[in-house]
Parts: sequence; structure tokens; C-alpha cells
Amino acid sequence: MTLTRDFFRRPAPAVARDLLGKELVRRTPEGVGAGIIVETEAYLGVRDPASHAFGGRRTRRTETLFGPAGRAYVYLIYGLYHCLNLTAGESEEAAECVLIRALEPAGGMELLRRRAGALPDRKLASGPGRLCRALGIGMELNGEDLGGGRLFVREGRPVAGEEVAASPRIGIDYAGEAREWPLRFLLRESPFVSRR
DNA sequence: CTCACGATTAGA
DNA sequence: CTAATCGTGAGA
Repeated sequence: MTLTRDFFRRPAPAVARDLLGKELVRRTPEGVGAGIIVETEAYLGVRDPASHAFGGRRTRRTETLFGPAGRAYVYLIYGLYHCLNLTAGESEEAAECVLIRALEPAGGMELLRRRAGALPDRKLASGPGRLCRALGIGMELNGEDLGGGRLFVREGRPVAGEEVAASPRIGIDYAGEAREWPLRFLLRESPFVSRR
């Protein structure tokens, strides 16, 4: 039912692709919020100019990227928003991960709406910053094991190959030729993806 | 120590 | 189109 470490201990692009249709669940004292993953991006770690770990950068921030697969890598962006990644890859040295970019809200709607503020349901969790806000994900979850119960991924609905589209990643114009690598995966027909 | 800047978002 | 807002990472 819930995905175990072996699921994440594979190349990041495969993990990113296979996460589509799965359900991300967040448990807090206030209640449970959940959503179906509809958009992801793979980051290839030390060999990916778009990755925080590019070139082997191992710092306080990137430490969890160099740890085991199947954990949350959370960071603050623009001093305002959080982004949620799930660590992946067959070797820890590679420092690969998958960015969760958009969810289709699927549980705890009242809680999600309350945290997201005045947004239509289709935008509640559309975008990496918005989904973290809606699910109540902050730095306290950085390094969190996805088997710990506060945050995990489980089977959602099956996804056929024709439903999946790949495209270049968003917001990495600084990454040279890597900005064209087709490492963004999304459900073609989903109205909940962050961009068309 | 300084300083440029970001895997984003909301709003004009 | 720009502002918001602060931790990070590189370099002096």
C-alpha cells in the first residue's frame, strides 16, 4: 500500500514518472491532508547543473540529498515558500531527487482550503510552493523518512503511458543545456498541473 | 564578513 | 511586468 524505500531506490526519472497517480499524504495534529501527484521533476544530483548538489556540492542544505532514498528534502525558496522533494537513486553519492510540483487535492479538503487561503480548488496544490503550504510542509520535515507516518506516499490510481507527458523543467534557465532535458513529468489531461 | 540570487507566487 | 523576503554559497 504505502511505498517503501525500494520504490525510491531507482533512477530519479523512473521514480518521477512512476509517482504520477500516487497519493501523497500529510498527517499533522490538525488532521490529514492528501493529494494525487499530477506533476513531478527529476533532478540528477551531482551531474545535473540544475541540482543543488551539482558538482558534488555537499553543504548543510544539501545534506539530505546525500542520504538514503525515500526521504523528504525540503528547502526554502525566495525566503517565502517551501519546496518538497523526495530523495531517490540507486547510490547515495549521486544525490538524486524528485520535486513534487502539483497535486490534485484528494483528502482533508477543509484543512487544505484553510491553509491555502482564498484559492479555487484547482490551484490549492498546483505549484511546489502552494502544495507545501496547503499540506503544512515546512523545514521541520527536511530529512523525514517517508515511513515515519507524518508524510508518506501510497498507491493512488493506475496511470497509463498515454496519459503521461514529458517536457523541460520549469524555472531553471540558469542551468545551461540541462534546461532542455525532458525531466518534467505530468498527467496530460490534469487541470491541476502548474502550467500548460 | 559581504553580496548576488533563487527548482515561486501574487498582484498591478 | 515587478516586488516580496531570507537562507545559501561563493568569494574576499
